[in-house]
Amino acid sequence: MSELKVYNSLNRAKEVFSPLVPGHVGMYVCGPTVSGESHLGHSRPYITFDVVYRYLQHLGYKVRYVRNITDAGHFEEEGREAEDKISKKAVLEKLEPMELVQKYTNLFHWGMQQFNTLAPSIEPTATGHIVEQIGMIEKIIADGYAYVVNGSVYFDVNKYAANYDYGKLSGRKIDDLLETTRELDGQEEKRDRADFALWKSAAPEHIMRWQSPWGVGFPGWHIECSAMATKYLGSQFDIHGGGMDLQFPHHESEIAQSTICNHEKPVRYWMHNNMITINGRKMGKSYGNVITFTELFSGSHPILEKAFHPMVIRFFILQTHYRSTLDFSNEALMASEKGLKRLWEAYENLNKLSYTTARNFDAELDARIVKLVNEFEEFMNDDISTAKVLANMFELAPVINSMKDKTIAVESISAETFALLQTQMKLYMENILGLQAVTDTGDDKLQGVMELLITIRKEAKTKKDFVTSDAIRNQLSKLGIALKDEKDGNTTWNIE
RNA sequence: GGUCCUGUGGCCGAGUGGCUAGGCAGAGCUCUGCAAAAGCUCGUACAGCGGUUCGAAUCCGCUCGGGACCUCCA
Repeated sequence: MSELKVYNSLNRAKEVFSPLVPGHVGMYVCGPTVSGESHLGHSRPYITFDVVYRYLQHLGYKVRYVRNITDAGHFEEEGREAEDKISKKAVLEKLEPMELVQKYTNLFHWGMQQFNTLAPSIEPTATGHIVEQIGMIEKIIADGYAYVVNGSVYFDVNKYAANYDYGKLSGRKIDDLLETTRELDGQEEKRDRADFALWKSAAPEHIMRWQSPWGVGFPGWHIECSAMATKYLGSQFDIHGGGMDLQFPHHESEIAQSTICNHEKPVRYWMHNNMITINGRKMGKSYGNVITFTELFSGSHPILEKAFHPMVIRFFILQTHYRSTLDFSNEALMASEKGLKRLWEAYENLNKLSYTTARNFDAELDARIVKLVNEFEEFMNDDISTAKVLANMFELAPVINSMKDKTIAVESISAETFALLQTQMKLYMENILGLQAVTDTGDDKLQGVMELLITIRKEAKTKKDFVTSDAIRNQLSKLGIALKDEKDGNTTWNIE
């Protein structure tokens, strides 16, 4: 049996995963900033790490999965310049900042449910951990790696870089960072351009504000993750995940802060998912190509030709390795939609099959099935290669469908192999990849009506009254209900 | 400008130097009252130019594309 290997961004290599505490895994994933509605881009990390979470649990680990909600600090919001937007909008609309944050948090949770992601073990908020953040900053100042200017606190990157490996995660050299030409807010207060804020003094109109030893202000952009990860996972933990765009400066800063504060390297395995692009471009507000969850599921966005079911998005994402960019297009999504439908139907067919007594044993087929099924684990162990798992499932689909159509006898493989096929397909489809049925089967009343219609149509067909039988099928089709006449004479239906 | 990633058949995408990825679309066939679904068969692709090698999509170099990060960002 192979061991789980994951690609560690810190060392740029696949490494055997071995947790700090045997049997337990601590995993932190950067959560969303809830200053606006979640979008397609957000779906990737949370679905990716949902599968990682599920797989680690499958391997028998007790996982503490921490995913934060960023609800404080320096926000951006649609149609406004970079400022603390939550506050501004809140003032204008006379809303409590927390009211706005709650709204987008709820929408995020709703989206996560649609994608069938498991809830994290702990979902801490930045605003709920101001005390911890202040405490961490105090320790960093005490150690001489931060300085106070006009009520703001900055991290001394140069001093850190002299003693530690700053830039290792993002492959950056401190000298290169000094050449940045951007003008940033508060730049003039910093001793060095590379320094970053731990605490920022708040202007009087700033509503999100907290008392601190340095005056009234709000926490810097990176300290919340360090504080919450430390609190719930300890000064060193196993996995830290997030999007590749967070590698620098966010994660690099996290390492620096935590290292000074806790005197050890915070994270053992850094995992970064790649971006979703649209026409080769990263999705981002500045590109004007953001598709929100609600737009995605309803099809109400100029880029979209139709609505896409959340499961289709999930499947689409899992068809690509998490470290590759994934290019979005209507065509690609429609391909995923069809592929998922076919795969899921094969899976349902498999669940309906039953095994009686072995006969006409087909050793070659048996061996092929065993190989394809056993590779599920091998592929997952190879840096979570969900795309390959799905490819194998697609290879199994024709075999399963042939068993259903009885062109291949279920009993031509061993009872053990059949059981393996059924249990592993269920395990991987539902528990590990977290896929679900796309079509709903309606309620009991609809079931009854459909049975009635199918019976009437069957009688018409028996009488060769194809006008009636086709009328029933065509009318139902217009309503989005598809009828399929199976080889065994039965008719099945599903809602498209 | 700096750092890094990347370029696979109509589209999307796996690819660890030699052995079919897979999906969608397309073509043909089987089944079928018709349809849908399903099954079978089929494209022989790796940006270009060199190099290493018995052998490269896979390693190296150059050229040309594309992208990410360097600023909040999943």
